[in-house]
Amino acid sequence: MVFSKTCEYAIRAVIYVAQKSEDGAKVGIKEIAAGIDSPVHFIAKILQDLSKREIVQSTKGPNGGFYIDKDSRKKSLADIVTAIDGDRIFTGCGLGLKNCSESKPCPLHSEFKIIRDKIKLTLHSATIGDFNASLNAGLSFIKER
Amino acid sequence: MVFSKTCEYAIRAVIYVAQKSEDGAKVGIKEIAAGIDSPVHFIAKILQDLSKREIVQSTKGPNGGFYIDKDSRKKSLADIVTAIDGDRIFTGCGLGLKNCSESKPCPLHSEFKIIRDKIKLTLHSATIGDFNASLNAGLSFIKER
DNA sequence: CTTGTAAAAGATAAAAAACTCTTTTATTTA
DNA sequence: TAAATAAAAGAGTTTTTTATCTTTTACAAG
Ligand code: FES
Ligand code: FES
Repeated sequence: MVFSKTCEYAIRAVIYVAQKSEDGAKVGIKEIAAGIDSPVHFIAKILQDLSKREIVQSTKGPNGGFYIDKDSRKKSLADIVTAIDGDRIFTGCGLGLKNCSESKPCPLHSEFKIIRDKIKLTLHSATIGDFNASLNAGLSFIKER
Repeated sequence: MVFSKTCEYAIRAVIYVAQKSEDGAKVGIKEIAAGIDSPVHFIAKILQDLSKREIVQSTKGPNGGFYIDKDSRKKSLADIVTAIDGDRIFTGCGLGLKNCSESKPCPLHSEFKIIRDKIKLTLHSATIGDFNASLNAGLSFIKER
């Protein structure tokens, strides 16, 4: 839960590309799919989308591939989530009411707001480039095997 | 996100029935659907399921309907969520890795664990019967209009 | 300027989730 | 015990999400 499958792949792919293109290299779609353990064509679609939204960059043809430029590295994980899943996770009601509000709160509102705000903070604080070191050092992973 | 639509309906329905059957009354499926603003047949299916799992009780025939007995009122919202969505929200990886673990954590693991634990605590602490007073007093709501 | 490469775009398919409809079973009451 | 009522059960449809396949476009190098 929390994120759609599409969004989970998206975050993992972006983090992967950020790490692999840190030195300016470009990363091919097959390598990305293998690197994050996702369906090739599916992650291709997702990256196409993120490319249009300028969260990742790409070039076609020989030596082409995906990469992430200096500016995009500063973007937050929240930008990825918003691009893929919209802002429901940041603003929506935990019990599915159409409008979350203080004036007509659901029974879980006050508790849920704390959770939602923590998610918001976490995703807004973390930038795309933040994970390279930890991945390089083998302290965290974005695929199973 | 966080919960499936089915689960959102389930929680709202259970809270609604708990409130309406506090005095021992039984609540019909149409009233429930109207009370939480959900599709009648859909919530019927959900309650059937929760009934088999003994989270709600029901009787057929005239004067029949759904209600929640004293024991079930003590159950937690986590019991509802587990029954409908399983335990992924409590144990799964935020980035969709098949196994969330300390030994092979995803880059968001430590942050995500805080969020997950807060969700866990919130849902385990709140019992089904906890919201009657607030609903009765008009301080919280489980439908929009 | 042709050939090979790699992403973009578009179309399609499979699976899961959300929702609906019909029939059956249990229960009450007249 | 027959009729009415209301949930249970089962089957079916629609929509959304996830995933795949094919064709086109862009680019680089020989
Ligand atoms: S109204 Fe439900 S979370 Fe705010
Ligand atoms: S491994 Fe991702 S949350 Fe634990």
